[in-house]
Amino acid sequence: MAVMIQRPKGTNDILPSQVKKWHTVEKITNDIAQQFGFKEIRIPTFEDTGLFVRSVGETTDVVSKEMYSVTATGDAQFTLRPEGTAGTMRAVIENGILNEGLPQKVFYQLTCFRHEKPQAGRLREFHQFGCEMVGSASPRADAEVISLAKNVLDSCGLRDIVLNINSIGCPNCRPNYHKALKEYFSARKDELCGTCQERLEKNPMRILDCKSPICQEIAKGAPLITDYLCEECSDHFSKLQGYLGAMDIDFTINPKIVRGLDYYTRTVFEFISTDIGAQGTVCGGGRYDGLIEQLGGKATPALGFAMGLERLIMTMQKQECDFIEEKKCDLYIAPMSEDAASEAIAIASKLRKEGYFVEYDLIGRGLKAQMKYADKIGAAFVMVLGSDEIESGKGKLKNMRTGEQTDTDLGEGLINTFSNAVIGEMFSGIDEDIAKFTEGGNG
RNA sequence: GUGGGUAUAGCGUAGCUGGCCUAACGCGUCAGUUUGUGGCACUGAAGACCGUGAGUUCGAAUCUCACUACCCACCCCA
Repeated sequence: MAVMIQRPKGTNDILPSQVKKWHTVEKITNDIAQQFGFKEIRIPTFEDTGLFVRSVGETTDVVSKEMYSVTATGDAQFTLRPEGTAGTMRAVIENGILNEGLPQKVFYQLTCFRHEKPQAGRLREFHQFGCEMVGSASPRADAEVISLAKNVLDSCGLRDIVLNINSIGCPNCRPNYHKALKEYFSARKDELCGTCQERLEKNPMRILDCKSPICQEIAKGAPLITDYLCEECSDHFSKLQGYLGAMDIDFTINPKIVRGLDYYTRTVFEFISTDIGAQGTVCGGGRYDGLIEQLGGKATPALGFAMGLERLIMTMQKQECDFIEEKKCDLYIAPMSEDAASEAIAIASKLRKEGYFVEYDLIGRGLKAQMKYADKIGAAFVMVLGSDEIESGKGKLKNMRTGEQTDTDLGEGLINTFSNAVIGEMFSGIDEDIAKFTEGGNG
């Protein structure tokens, strides 16, 4: 045997047995986004490398060490998208969508690629559902987007997801805060951990986030961003809190929420689960008012979020949420000879044209084995086709739940008999549910 | 990039103070238990050179080392 080639590290095969989970979250995200007036956008898997350098930021981890970049035979440098916002904004600007009236609201479901070391909830190829709103500077837009995300999580049936929000200010006020932080931490620089000493220059806000107990202890006394926000930012933030309150959305203000992508301004937020290990951020996002201008569009405020679908599904599994159920086979046809097989093919194709889910034997199994197979795939009905049936043109439809057999014509009458049987089965299921329900109610 | 853990049939596991292991169990697969009818039960079969390579030993799935893969954590983020 040849040596097996394994899937690349950090990638996943989504197998048939798992795919309904994906359909579930894909449907929910689609439906909720549309309820909020967001329309789907589909963008390329790879972009000009410069797009991410300019938007996400050259010094961020994502750009500086996690990008999958390729040089094509020409001279262009391309990169597999590490996130969805940059490409989406590029598309919005490039296609003149900004001129079609504001706000513009788009959503996407796509894969992202980051060369990281995989662990629980962190893959090299992963799936995101994301929403972006362009053209509103109002804190109402922030509340709207957060509410959308919250709706998705609720619709998935999740509990105990905590919403953290923060404001990281704007280009006017953030430098002051950075300065204050640097001053504070510089005084105790020698006590900080190694990485934090480096952070002091590059990104002092990250020190607040450090897990080292010493750094945490020192960080307790650090100045708070909220004390350094300019009037506009401060006003924006408090209005957002008011709107969230009006929407009945619980949140905690967490000054440690910093975000590692450069484009964020003002509002940042995360929905965090404690059920899936260290990578608990199921959804993260915020405002990026400067990004569109930075990418060459006319200055337009914007904001959005991305949700990690693997993390979402993981949390749903952990909390035993419901998923869409597999569609079951309506009819399995069990032919007992070559002639019967031809007849089975004819019947199957006729019923499939009517929209039914029909299977028949493809590997020449005996009758008993075929019955077992029909049972295994959960077929609602089975029809055995042998010489008797072929000669007489009459068959029997077996209801696999009750075991009842119904006579049926194999010709013209078949579709009628079958559709009646299927409808009958549907109602019997409902009757049972009602019986169970009323029983429960009385007891 | 830095740590820690794990590696036994398709999947999940037991065995791991070395010899009863010619490797066991559950699930799954296939076949049979009146050869035209499933679910339950029973019987049987196929399927693993015990991650790879070396070493210690009379003898290794079991001990040692190296390598590889995967997992988890740091970091970072969805």
